[in-house]
Amino acid sequence: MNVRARYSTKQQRELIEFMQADPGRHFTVAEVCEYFRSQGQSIGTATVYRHLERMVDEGVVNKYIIDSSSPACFEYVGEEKHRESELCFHCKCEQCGRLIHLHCEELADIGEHLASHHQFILNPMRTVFYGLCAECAEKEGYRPAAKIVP
Amino acid sequence: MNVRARYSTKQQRELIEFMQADPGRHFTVAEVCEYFRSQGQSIGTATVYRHLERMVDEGVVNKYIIDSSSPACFEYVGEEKHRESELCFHCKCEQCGRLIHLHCEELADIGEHLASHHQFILNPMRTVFYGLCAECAEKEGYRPAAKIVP
DNA sequence: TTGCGTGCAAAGGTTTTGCATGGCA
DNA sequence: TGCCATGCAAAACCTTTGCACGCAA
Repeated sequence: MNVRARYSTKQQRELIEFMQADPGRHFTVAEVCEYFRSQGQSIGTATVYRHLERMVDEGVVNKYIIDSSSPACFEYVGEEKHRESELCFHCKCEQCGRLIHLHCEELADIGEHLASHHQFILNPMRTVFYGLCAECAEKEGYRPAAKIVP
Repeated sequence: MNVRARYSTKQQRELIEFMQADPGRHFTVAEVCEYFRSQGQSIGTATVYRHLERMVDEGVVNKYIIDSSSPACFEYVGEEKHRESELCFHCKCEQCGRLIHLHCEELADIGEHLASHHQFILNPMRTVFYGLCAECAEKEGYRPAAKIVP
């Protein structure tokens, strides 16, 4: 697979436009196709997969796999040289299935801690924190060991 | 889905026996079925999926997803009451598949941080850190941003 | 004109579901 | 006997691949 696209095509430009329109958004391949359709346009599933795969290799796009039997989730992060956004961590609620995106300095420290103390190179894109979101925790009457700081 | 099995069945007992025979082993659903077949026995794929799903919910089994388009990986971790009280975190190497168990105070703080700052109740049993183990990181010539402290 | 990009359709996997049957209590 | 568990087959998905055609350079 080529590292860069050789040709600049309509589909490629519009896919990038779609991703840049709302940076930080998460989307699936199906959602991209759906969006194109809603715009009266159209793009092939395979084309989207091929573009995203290449961009993941380039590091321009992040790919998140939350669980088997649900589609992969992508996020445009831009060219390295222009990048300002930190990595995004994910929390998945085991109860309602909701996915929460976190940009958090303190969580980023985990990676450093794992590297320095446990010789483990964390891949934050594959790592998902499982647990209960605020709503479900409340519904379940969960009493956290740690105090909630508002 | 029921939290516990109501009936004790032959398949269930033998599945647990299979998992307990070599604790810490990782296996896929296909491998379970394959093993049963090699023993002159047999178990349905759906049955294995149903049992494992329930046990993952119970926290008796961990489920690992390395990437989309390859089967999920399971690990028997045993009943909570028989488990050593100390919390254990899991790191899964994406390269060699190795699973590392970590007992670490600092990591335990993550749960508190998520609760107090993000209103998210972490389930450490279910949560897995993905990345590269020391050997694979070295083989890949990976240069960590953070310095490795021996 | 050359050859990459596109998109359809089909293939290849994994996981889930429906339903009749079997087995536990 | 009542009901859950099982297993087959089919369905439902997600993702990849083959191939003919279209389009950028």
